[in-house]
Amino acid sequence: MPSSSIVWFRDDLRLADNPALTEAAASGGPVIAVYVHDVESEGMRAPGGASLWWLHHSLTALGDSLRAHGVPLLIFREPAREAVLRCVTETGATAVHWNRRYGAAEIAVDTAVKGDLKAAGIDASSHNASLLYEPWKVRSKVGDPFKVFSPFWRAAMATGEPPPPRPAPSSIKGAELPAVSGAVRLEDLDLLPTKPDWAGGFRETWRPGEAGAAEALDLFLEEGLHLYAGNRDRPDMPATSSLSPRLRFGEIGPRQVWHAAAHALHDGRIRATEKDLAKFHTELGWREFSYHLLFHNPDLARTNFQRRFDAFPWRDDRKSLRLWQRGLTGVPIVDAGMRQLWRTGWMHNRVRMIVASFLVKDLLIDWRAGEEFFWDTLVDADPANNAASWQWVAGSGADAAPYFRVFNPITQGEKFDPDGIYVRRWVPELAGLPNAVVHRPWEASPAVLAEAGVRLGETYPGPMVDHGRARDRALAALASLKPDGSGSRISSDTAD
DNA sequence: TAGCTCGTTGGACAA
DNA sequence: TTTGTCCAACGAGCT
Repeated sequence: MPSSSIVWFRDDLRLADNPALTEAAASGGPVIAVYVHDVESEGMRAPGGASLWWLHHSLTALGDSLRAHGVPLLIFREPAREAVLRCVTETGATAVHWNRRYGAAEIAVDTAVKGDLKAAGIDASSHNASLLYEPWKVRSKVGDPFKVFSPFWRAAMATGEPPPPRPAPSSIKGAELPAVSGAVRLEDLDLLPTKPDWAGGFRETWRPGEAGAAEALDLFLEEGLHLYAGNRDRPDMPATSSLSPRLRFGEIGPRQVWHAAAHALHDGRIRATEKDLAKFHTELGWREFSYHLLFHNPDLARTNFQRRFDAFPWRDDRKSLRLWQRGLTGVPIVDAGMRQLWRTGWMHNRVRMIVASFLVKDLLIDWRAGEEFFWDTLVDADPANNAASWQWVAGSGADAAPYFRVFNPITQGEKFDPDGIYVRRWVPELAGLPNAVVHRPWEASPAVLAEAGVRLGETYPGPMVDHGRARDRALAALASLKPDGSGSRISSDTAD
């Protein structure tokens, strides 16, 4: 009888299109599933509270799916290197499979584990489950990593269409396991909030797990994709996929999403157009680009991609940061977004740009403070997307917006939430205002305010900054930076 | 090589 | 109310 293989699950909490699992199952021997909650290894960034909530439920779902095959999910809470090695020793497994991660600390751990396993004569093999294109394979003509999205994506696509997903293994053999020392119960990881339990809005909004992800994808393809090209910027419409947390935890993979969307359109099952599909595929491309940037710039979440931003005159203003975090800035679209985030662990992409621009350009608060808050509060907090997107908004990133692009939160609100539906939903104290002033209540007449039951400064705050003046201040601050010198990228400057 | 084009997501202002 | 133009300068990437 073939000996058993370990599948080390990480950001790939699914059975379908999971190459590590497929390979292990194909060996014919029993499969042992392992998850290690490792926040101790050198450089590892602890997940935020919202992510931990999601992780708990996604692991529950994964454990249930595996158990249906007779495969237990062993859980550990310690440095991964120790847990994986002990698992191999105590179970007598002869192979370990996993799917790759792309952060520097994660790569270091995986490399160390692979070295340990090889030294012990154990097969160790890594696979790609979470990206369409490996970051090191996409290069410019002179061999450099790309810094601009469009040529990156052209070059990636020129290597061919993303490979098709593979189905879940039809059978996975379970193993009679001895107790493995150090294994803990999921509850012992303490991933859920208790004092207080702030996750009520999360439970109303989400169903984590592979089945929930498949359901969300189907729903989006049937009801959302046809809106995508035209309305993906509208936070008041169901025009986006909300697959981000599912992709973050690998409950579904980008290959599955890519091909499911293409098939749904080409089978004629849905009423979307090629334009919708292309736009949606391009967004998957942005996810790829973020990982490309992270892989080649490991410190993306901490260090300005353009080092000239190191001299930016950020304001240290805890009080303003707090108002922004709580959704009490007095700017309706900003407050709506921040409250949606707080309540559900998610925010519409367009609104993320608006609130981020407000923090960085209107309040002149360091983008890293925003990145950290998002890291803690987003269920889709992702080491690549979060960091790359904050740097993009701040202007310090790759392919960043020109400095004079400062989002005007009032006109953005009026353009993308024209009927105030989104604002009224998340900022109910403004619900009675007419459309003409719902995005700028400080311009409403006393009579209109009274009619709506709004008392500025009492039931809802006045705007904490005047956007016009804030914009001028931001442009002046940006103008104070010296033009970019050479060697501005993170990776070329951090080899200290 | 040197030159050329382009750069996800905008805003203000003039006509 | 809508549309066109300009807003810096420069680096990326290609030819």
